[in-house]
Amino acid sequence: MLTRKQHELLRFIQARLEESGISPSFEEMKEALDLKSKSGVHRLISALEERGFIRRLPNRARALEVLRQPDDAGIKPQRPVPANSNDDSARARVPQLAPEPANDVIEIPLHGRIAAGVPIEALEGQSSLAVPAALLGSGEHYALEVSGDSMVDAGILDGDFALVKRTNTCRDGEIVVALVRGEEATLKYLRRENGMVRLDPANAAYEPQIYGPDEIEVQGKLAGLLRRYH
Amino acid sequence: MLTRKQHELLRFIQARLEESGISPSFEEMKEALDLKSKSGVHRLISALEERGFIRRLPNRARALEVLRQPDDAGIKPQRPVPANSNDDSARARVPQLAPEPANDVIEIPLHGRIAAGVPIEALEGQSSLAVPAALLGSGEHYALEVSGDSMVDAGILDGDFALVKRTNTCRDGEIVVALVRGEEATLKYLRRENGMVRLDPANAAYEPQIYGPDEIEVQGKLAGLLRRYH
DNA sequence: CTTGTTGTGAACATTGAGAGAACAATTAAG
DNA sequence: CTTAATTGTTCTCTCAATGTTCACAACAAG
Repeated sequence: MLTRKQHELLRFIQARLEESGISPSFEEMKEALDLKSKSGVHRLISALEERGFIRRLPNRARALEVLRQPDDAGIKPQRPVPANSNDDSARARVPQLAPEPANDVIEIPLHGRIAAGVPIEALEGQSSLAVPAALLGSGEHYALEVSGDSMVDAGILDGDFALVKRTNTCRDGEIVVALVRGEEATLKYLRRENGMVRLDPANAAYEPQIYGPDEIEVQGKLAGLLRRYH
Repeated sequence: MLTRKQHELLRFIQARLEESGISPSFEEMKEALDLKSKSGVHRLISALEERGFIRRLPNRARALEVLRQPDDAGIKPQRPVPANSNDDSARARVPQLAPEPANDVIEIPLHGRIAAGVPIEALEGQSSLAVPAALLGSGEHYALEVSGDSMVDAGILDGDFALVKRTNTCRDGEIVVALVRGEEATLKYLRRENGMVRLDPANAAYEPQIYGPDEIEVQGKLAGLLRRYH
């Protein structure tokens, strides 16, 4: 997943955060990697961010956060139910990594109810939802509460939480969050036909809808689902 | 699922990532597989990606990630992912010594696939699943992978994970894990009628089944549901 | 025979990395 | 408010490392 330099930088940031709790500045990273220009650091940081290893606040000084360790990119063996001291050995394989383990559960923003007639972006930062990491792939995710029954035949019920991976692209037949004419977000199957875009509900009571490519903006695709029974 | 070469490549990538955290380049993989051209590697990589074993960023150097293992005993790939915490005090975070998140996360045992013809108890202690506490109420819970489509009309699909609260009792109309004659566990609506117990599927293609009270043992009731999309 | 997998080689395209400078944003100080 | 210091961003060059694609061939399985 990483190149040597990316790996090196990540470990440096990680170490710095662990020992002092303060992110290194670009200048410091430049020195640490023995570079003579900050632009190289910038590119590496961007690469790490793109790959989901770190998170940062743009235009903020020393605002780095390590999200992942290079080594746990792969699979982990089945984890025994907690509380045994011998899971230290299991942990020993994964290098010490502390500030934000977040290996099992991820907090993702909950953007409100979908099909509520409001573009997703307008609802940013309301609340959040904890989600098992195993449910999600890579990338940035957010959650929406499903409103309505247009997708019941796909097993998506009113009140369910849809876990959505933010993306602008999708393949035909995927369930996506589509923003229609910039004003209404809905969860539907998306298919392309003759240069048009068709949104298919999963409910015989609803009709497929066809739009021009310009009328539809894909805001994410369905990555998981979460439901509570009372 | 995989050819010999594909398997070999996958294991090599996996090993490389685990030991160094750095993806091998095409050149390195070429050497490892004793090939004389990178195009072969390219084809294998594409095959692995298509089959969902690895993920990659196209046109990026050393950007491989293993999602699944060939001999994987059936647990999900465990992939950490960028968290999207909305606290903007990343820099102020104090490094913690305790790796344990101590969040509102619960590890519950995953007991295998339900309706597999085996009593739940027999499958104890295989693996586990991390679940946000908010999804569950009080009490002891466990998880089952749903097999079959007998509950599709209740929005419960094949492959979903059912989160079950362990209990011996239930109210009419609840979805429960019922052990039938001590040998088969199924997920169904449970209703009592004239001293008998009726298990209702949520699928018109299946028939309700009626048992004597002695033939049915309630092993838990459905408390939540998790689903992954690929 | 047809299909799918594997192997080879080479041309080609893209990214990664480093340097240096100018510019923008943020913060603290006067 | 203005200024200066710190820090992050972007740009253009340059070269090396790496990934992509194509055509052609061998081989095995069905």
